[in-house]
Amino acid sequence: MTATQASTAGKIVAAAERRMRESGFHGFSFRDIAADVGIKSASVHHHFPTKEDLGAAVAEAYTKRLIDALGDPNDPQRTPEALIALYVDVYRQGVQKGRQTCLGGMIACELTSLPNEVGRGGAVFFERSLSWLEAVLRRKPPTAEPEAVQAQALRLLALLQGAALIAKGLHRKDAFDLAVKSILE
Amino acid sequence: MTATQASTAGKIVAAAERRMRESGFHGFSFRDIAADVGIKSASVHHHFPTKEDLGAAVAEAYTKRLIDALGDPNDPQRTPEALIALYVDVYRQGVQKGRQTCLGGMIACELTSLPNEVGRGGAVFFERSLSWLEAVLRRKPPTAEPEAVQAQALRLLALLQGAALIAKGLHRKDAFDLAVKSILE
DNA sequence: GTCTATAATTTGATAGAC
DNA sequence: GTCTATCAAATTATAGAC
Repeated sequence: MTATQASTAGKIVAAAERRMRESGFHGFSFRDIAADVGIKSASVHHHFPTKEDLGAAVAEAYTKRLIDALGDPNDPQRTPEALIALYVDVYRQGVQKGRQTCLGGMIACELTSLPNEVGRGGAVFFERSLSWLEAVLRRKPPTAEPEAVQAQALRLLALLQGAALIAKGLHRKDAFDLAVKSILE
Repeated sequence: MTATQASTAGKIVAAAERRMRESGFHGFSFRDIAADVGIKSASVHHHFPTKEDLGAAVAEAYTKRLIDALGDPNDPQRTPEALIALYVDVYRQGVQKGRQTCLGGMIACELTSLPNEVGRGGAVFFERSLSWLEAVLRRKPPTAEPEAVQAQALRLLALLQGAALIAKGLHRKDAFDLAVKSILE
């Protein structure tokens, strides 16, 4: 049950996602979200009773949107290389759009202080992302020394997570491209 | 001016570092730190008047400790490969010791909601880390297609950051080793 | 579904005694 | 340097009118 962007619930989730990715789960309040959307904090609670509910909804919507945007990893119309480039571009957009790092990375960072359902949402995000990457990588012709597909997917995801983090921490968007350019070669 | 571990100020910084790396800057309070050290929150304020002061002190101590532990990147007694392995081990220890990710990554994650001096401390950490890595990589014999040392260092740091994050988010410590094993080959 | 009003708690921070 | 006591503000969350 993912709210559309047009509904109030959808606007709330969108605002909360942006805030979470910029500032972390504890870096925004119900009042912040209410102000973003143009309503009062009590109305936010009407749609998402607790902050745990809101955080879990954000994680679920974020994961679904990513997987939907990526599409079928086995689509014969698209080469594995093109699919990988598409995946890299998702992260690049977050970096370019303004200091938004991956929601999964943010959840992992603050994990110990997060409500259970939010942490679970982050784990699901990583699992789905890795499954998609593994499916794509399985299509590539095996190299001379075939690295386990699982390890390749982990390495790819880790590189993107870290590159986005460094670019944000250093205020250097070009650091992202420098770090990940080897992927596309 | 870095407090020793034995002093109260040192214990406060150590406790704050652990909490920041596990839970984020907004994931702990002065009262939490006071309880960890065995004093009252007013006493914590005596050593670090504001949370910004405390966060900046943690970042500075963390950076200094890492660089000190790594030592001279041009030490002829140690090969570049051994130095890289040492660097990887620093991150592995954080993962193994229990869900502690890199402080620099955590600061980058929450950047927008952090006090200025804390954010600056995170940037300094990344700069110092990259400088050390670049110095080590400059010693390696250039490969056929010489990748820029700067890009190599960024890629290495990003991979470690991301691998630690994924391991924490998935509760899978083995994910870290799988993701970074290619570095050591 | 949104609002006003407010409860209950926590937080960063200060004053002042010892 | 540590304590007790307390403040002012912010936070999550709820009750009830419209």
